[in-house]
Parts: sequence; C-alpha cells; structure tokens
Amino acid sequence: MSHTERRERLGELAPGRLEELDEEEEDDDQVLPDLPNVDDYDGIRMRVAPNPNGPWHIGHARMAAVVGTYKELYDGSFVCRFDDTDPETKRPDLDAYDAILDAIEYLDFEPDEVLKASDRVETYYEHAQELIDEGGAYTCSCPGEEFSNLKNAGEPCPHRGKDTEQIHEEFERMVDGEYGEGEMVLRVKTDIEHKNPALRDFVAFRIIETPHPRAEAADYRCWPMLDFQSGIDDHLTGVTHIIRGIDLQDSAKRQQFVYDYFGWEYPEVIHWGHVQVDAYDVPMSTSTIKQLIDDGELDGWDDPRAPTIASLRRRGIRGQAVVDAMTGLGLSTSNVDLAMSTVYANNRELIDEETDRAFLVRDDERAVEKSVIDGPEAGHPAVHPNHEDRGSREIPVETGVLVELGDLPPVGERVWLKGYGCVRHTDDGFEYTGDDLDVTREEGVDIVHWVPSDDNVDVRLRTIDGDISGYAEPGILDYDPDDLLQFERVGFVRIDSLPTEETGLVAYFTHP
RNA sequence: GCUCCGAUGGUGUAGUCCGGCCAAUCAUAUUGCCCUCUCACGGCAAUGACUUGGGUUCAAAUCCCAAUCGGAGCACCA
Repeated sequence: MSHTERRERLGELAPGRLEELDEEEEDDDQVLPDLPNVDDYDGIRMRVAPNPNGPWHIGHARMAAVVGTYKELYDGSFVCRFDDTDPETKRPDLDAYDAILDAIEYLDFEPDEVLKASDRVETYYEHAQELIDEGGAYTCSCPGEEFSNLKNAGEPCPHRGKDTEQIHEEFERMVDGEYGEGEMVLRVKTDIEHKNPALRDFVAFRIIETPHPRAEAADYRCWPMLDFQSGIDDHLTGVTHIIRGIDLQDSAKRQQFVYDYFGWEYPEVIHWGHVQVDAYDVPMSTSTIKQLIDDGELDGWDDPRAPTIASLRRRGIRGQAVVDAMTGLGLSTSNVDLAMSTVYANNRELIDEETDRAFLVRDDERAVEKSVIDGPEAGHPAVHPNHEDRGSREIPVETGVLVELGDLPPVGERVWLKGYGCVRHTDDGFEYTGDDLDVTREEGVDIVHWVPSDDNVDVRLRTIDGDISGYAEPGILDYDPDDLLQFERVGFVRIDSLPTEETGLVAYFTHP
C-alpha cells in the first residue's frame, strides 16, 4: 500500500487518529533523553563517582559529559565523589584526584561538591552499626570459596544466625584491625534463596591491610565495598538520578536491601553500555595505559598515542567537541563504538574559522629541495582563506624551496606554489613561469604547499600514529605554545613548545 | 550452570512506551560534482539499516512468542 493510500485508508477507519498524528508535530530537539520521573523530585542531583586509580581515559569523559549536561538541562547539580575504598587492588593514584577534576574542568563542567569516600569511613561504620541493629548484617568468617558454594546452593552459612551483640563485637574488632585479611567480613543479609545468585548476602566490609595512600585514611583497615559505600553515599548526598555501567546492573537490586532496612527511597537508575573508541592501537584501560607508561612505551598520560583526556587536550581538541560526541551517544544499554571522526568533526567546526594557516613540508614524505629561478623574492599566502581581512603571510624564497616528494611534478611539468606562483620543474630546479592562476583550473596545474629551503623551522609533529618531522615556514615562530594552526593540506595542530637549542618546534597533531 | 539485559546503515542516533503522516530522522563516514590559490570550510548529490522466523491486526521497526547473535553479573575490584 502506498503512503497516500495508507493515509486515505486510515482516514476512513479512524478519522480522529489522523488528526492526532498531525498534531503530534512536536518540538523537542533535545540532546539527551528526559530523565525518568523528574517531577517526583524538587531538584535533580546526580553524581560522577570515579575511582581515582588513574587519570581519565576517553571513556570516562562520557559520565562527566552526560551528567554535566543534565545538570544544565535541569538546572540541577552534581557531586564528584571519589570511590577510593580499595587501597589494594584498585589502589588510588594520588595524582589522579586532581587530574580527574582537571578533566571535568576541561569538559567545562564544575562539580557542586567534591567528596572522597576515604574521608567518610566513620560514616560508613556508623551505618554498618545501624544496619546490624536492624538485623540486616552479620559478621562472617567463611573462607570465600566455602561461602560461594553455600550461596550458590541457596544455603545460609552458620554465621547468619549470630546474635546482634556478637555481630557488633566482631565488627568492632574488624574496625580495630584485630583480624587479618580474609578472616572476617561483614555481610548484608539479603535473601539467601534469591533466584539471582548475584544478590545473595553480599559483602559490605572487608579487611585490607595495605594502608591507603592518602595519609588521612592510612590508618583504616576495615573498608566498605562499593555496593555498601556507594549506596549509603548516594542517599546521604541527596542523589536523585544515578547513571552507571551495565557492569553494575545488579547494584541497585543489592543496595535496595540496604535501603529497605533503613527505610530509604532508592534513586532513579539508568544503566548504559561500555564505550569503545576506534582510532587507537592502545586499549582503553587505565591499568594498561599505566603499564605502557611505566614500560616507557608511552611518554605519559598525555602522549598523543594514549586514548586519554589529557592527550586530547594536549592535541588541542576542545572539551566541547568531546562533550558533544558523548551526549550524541545517548544512554543505550548496549555497548557503543565512538568514532573519533565524530569528535574531530565537532572540533573542526569549533576551530576552523579562527585558526590561522601555515605550511609544513613533511620530511617523512621526503622533502626535496629545488632552487627557484627568476621568481619573486617571497610568497604571500593568506592567513585564512575565508577572512581576507586577516592579511597574508610573507614567506621568503631566496635560494629555493622544499616541497614534498609526492607534490614534485615530473621534469618539464608545472606546479603552483601556493601563495607564490607557477614554476616549471626543469633540470636546473623550479623555473618561474609567470603563469596566471587560471592554469590551476584550466590546465590542471596542482597547487602545493612549500617552505623556503634555508629559512625554515624544524618541527616535530606528534601524532596518534607516532612522530613526524618536517619543516615549517618561518612565520610559525610568531605563535605561542597552545596556539592552534592548520598546516595546509596536512591538518590542524596545537603548538606545544617553541624551538630550543636541542629540539625544533614541537606540535601535536589535532586531526585532519 | 544460575540470573539479568540488549539488537535500526561502516559508526552513533531518532522513531518503539501509546501500532497508522516510517516510502525510517539527523549527524558522522565514504564516493562523486560544484566552490576554492589546502586534501580545510561551504554547497549539491549518491551510498547505506529496522537480526531471523512465527503470531496478533485493516495496518508491525513499534505489541506477543521463539530462535540467533551479542553484552553483563554470580569478587573479601570499582
């Protein structure tokens, strides 16, 4: 049935429906879907809860980008809470706390409150004691495997029936550090026969003998598990909406037991899948990146080859470009692949108009030197092709020029040196022809970039695929670190440092 | 093994709740053309998707069932 036929048919069968559809012409062009049950809350409060075991990789930016955007959308607030309750397996990196806050700032968001779980251990203890009073927790000395077997069979362990006084006493001893690792844990009493084995009597506190790296928290040995700590904190900090990964899809159900004991209302929860990013050889994992840095494979967290926030920033990519790409991914529960080309497209849109142009002849393309015969003394390409008012550059020619091998025409053919003029490749070098620009259109003469063979600047261009060396036009020295440029026909770069006695100018490749 | 969850082009996404203006949106990507003293920007066009099979219905991307594929949890990690 054709579209028109369908419409006519619908008109016969349900005339009102057709009008309804016509009226539904809605208006929302929202960047993110509505949060659930927003009207049930006085204000929207969310949280970003990173583990500070390293600076952020690109995937981490998604949480800050989305939570920050919701904050703006609903005029709400968000907490940045460092969930640093494992000094052993996910040992916090003391530099990461600030690195993460910097990353959030780079994305142009500001947490309304910053908390560290390791500052709040006493609070967790208090709630544990309360939970014990409510009959919601018990100390358990089962070896892990033994408990696991019982749990999988749906059988309670012998410790489940202890009286409250003994539990208090043993928990007290856990806090006082009187047990070694693995000797005693505090479990939340859920439903040992729950059909989902993942929800049965989970651990709330365990002993870790390795001191916490933060001096303020170094004396604690009895640490809460994520599900306990996070559940308590979300309530205490007034969080209304939680976004978290599908790896934590059972957390809410686990924490619900604790909330029930306390008579609390559980916040709204959204789960989303994992993000993969294309374009990188390096896996997007904090521990892997850390290892590669330790091994010297990467220069640091901001190495252009690292899939990290620090790297994107150093390459001159705006936080806004990252945020736009992240919000574009939506909140799907399935795993998603972020194409870096999306980030690049967003960023190009942000920087193209304002970024000055320059020439870089890449040595990796095997620059070739040619003397220029009978030509003008200098070329004058535009600073920006779409903005004549920004003037033109002056590039001296003197004895000759460098061009990339791939741009060198066969002997006897012409090429147009951009901003300079047309030359013919002869046995003697480049002979200036004086041709009009029309030859580039009418006779197919290619327009190429070039630099003076004498007066140029050594450049090391750091890219996602490794370093490239080359020679830039002299005017590049007028720029400062952190300035952006577009090397014409190469791509955008951020100037990282000016030349020194030992090294040339260092630039980071942004994107084509 | 037990328990959850998901599936729209190369990628992401809208539409799914409440079946009908879906002949499926937008972006990105790729390709071609135009513009251009850049392979940038801009303009135009092309490419390309409802996992499969049943069922309900006048009508299914949308509801139901099954299969397939994929993801996640069952840690004294977060």
